[in-house]
Amino acid sequence: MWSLADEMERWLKVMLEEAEERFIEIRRSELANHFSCVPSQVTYVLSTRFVPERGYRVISRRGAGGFIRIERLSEADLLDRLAEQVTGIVSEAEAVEILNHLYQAELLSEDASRHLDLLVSDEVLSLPPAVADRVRARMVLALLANI
Amino acid sequence: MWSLADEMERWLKVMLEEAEERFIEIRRSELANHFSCVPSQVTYVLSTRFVPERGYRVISRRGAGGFIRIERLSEADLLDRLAEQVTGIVSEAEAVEILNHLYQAELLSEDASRHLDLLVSDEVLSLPPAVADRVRARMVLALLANI
DNA sequence: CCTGTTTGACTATCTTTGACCTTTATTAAT
DNA sequence: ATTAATAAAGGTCAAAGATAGTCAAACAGG
Repeated sequence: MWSLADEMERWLKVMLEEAEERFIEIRRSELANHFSCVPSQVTYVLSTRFVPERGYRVISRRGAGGFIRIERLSEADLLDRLAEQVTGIVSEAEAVEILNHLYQAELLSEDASRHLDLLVSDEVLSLPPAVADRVRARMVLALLANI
Repeated sequence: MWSLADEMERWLKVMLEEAEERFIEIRRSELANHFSCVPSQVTYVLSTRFVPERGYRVISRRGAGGFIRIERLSEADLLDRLAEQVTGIVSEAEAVEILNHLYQAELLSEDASRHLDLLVSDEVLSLPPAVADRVRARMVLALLANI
């Protein structure tokens, strides 16, 4: 039921969990070999799953002795980055984007983010636009502080 | 006389009953094959029978490793009873009480209920009391419909 | 005749693969 | 010591493959 990409993602996340550091270093070709796939498959997994939106950063070096380092961003980093986006007013679209980031980064459960999506919607708030945007800003900031 | 769509609906519901989780995952083409019909027939059944109004949610993914997940939503009785309590206005205290009920009934995670508590608070909403009460009523009703 | 069902051609999305490219370290030649 | 070749990584991109979605026409039961 799961794709190779999914399995590789899970494997890498387990490695990260077990690592003492907040990062792991791999060899692209070795990993590809371990999963019996082409090396570019590793690149694909990294570029779709281990992106900043999901709370990861990847750096690499080519050439002999090359490597790929996958780093899990700290919760504080993520929250800070998101909080910076929040000004005094937040549109529904912005709020949804922030909630989605929190979900992708596993700082919110799927259920929670689905419920929160709803509560920040224009439809549920049913307030004059300018008011809604300010209420949403308070909601999002309160949430970020509450995680 | 039972249509193919009816049979497929019954079959899926049995699968859901028997599943340990609250959801099942299928392959559209496999199911179509099992019922000797075209894949889009599955889509038809899902979009007519497994909709939120009937207590189901469907999510899917395309591509290799693609799947369709059919999830049964929570029992509606408690939600209905709670929804009856909700009039056009809901105080902060009432909202918190309802959220607590949902948490006790395990229909909300601890995280979710904590976040929601915050977002329905007078402090975060910062609206004139009468307005806040009406906004909260919409929030709570939307939430009850979303669980 | 109406309504809901069934089908299939076409579309959208996600994954897998492979040929070709770039960067870095090491070794060989002068 | 410098430079040139070679080897050893990782990167890019587009094509092929694998699913699922859409929509409208044909069909069937009441």
